[in-house]
Amino acid sequence: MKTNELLKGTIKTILLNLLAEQGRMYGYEMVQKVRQQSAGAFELTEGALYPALHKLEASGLLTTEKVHIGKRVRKYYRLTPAGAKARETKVSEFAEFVRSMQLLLNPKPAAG
Amino acid sequence: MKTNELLKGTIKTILLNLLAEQGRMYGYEMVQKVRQQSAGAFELTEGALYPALHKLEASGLLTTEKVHIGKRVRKYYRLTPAGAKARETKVSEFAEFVRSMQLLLNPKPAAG
DNA sequence: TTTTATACCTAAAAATCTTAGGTATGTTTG
DNA sequence: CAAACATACCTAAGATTTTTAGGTATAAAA
Repeated sequence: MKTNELLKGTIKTILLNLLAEQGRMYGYEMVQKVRQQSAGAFELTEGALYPALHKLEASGLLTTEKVHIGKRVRKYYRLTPAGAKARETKVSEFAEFVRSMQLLLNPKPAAG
Repeated sequence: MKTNELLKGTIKTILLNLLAEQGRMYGYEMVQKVRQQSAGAFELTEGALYPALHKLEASGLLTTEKVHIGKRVRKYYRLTPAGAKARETKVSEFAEFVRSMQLLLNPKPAAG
């Protein structure tokens, strides 16, 4: 990812969510989709992307399917049922995280 | 920090912001304040806290002042002018990050 | 034909955090 | 009073994640 260090720990959330929306995607496509949907704010680097995808697959959250396009091979990823569940968890965790951060950054003064 | 990996990269933002609110604080106090203000969601660990404070000090964003309490020494931290500026930057970066994440997690369908 | 785009990948290095300590004083509790 | 807990600082090894910087190969565009 690019721009700032805040993105650490959010890649998997982003990927799981993207796959929940799109059904199936391949890595190169994800790079472009993330750039586009974040209005250019986030730039997935391949060095972060592929290891993350491989870990998600190894954890049983994604399955893959290879598709030949001429002589090239595309590797499509898709959520497993466990992956769909993990996505929900991750997204709520992120929402919870944002709520807590907002408490910290804009604390309510004590009553009285 | 505790609970999830989303906090990576936010510690400095939190610390700078805390000091902007409180004027001056010492490390141990920050641990408790973060726990309290996040309603228990975030637990600053000392192994993350002290190195972060030292880096902020080394970068000229914080100054320190030692205060003797009986035989113990407390090390108070305070923002420098550069630190106050860095806080503003960090907080807007965080807001921007959240906006971009929301675009990604809840994309608007294309017009038409 | 050279460059750019598509499409996959890895490995070394940097950065950050967790875990697991260490040191020492002060206070509470059995 | 002794043991436990709280206050208060700190570091270092290990784990994890990401950046940087490549490598390989096909297809399209300039």
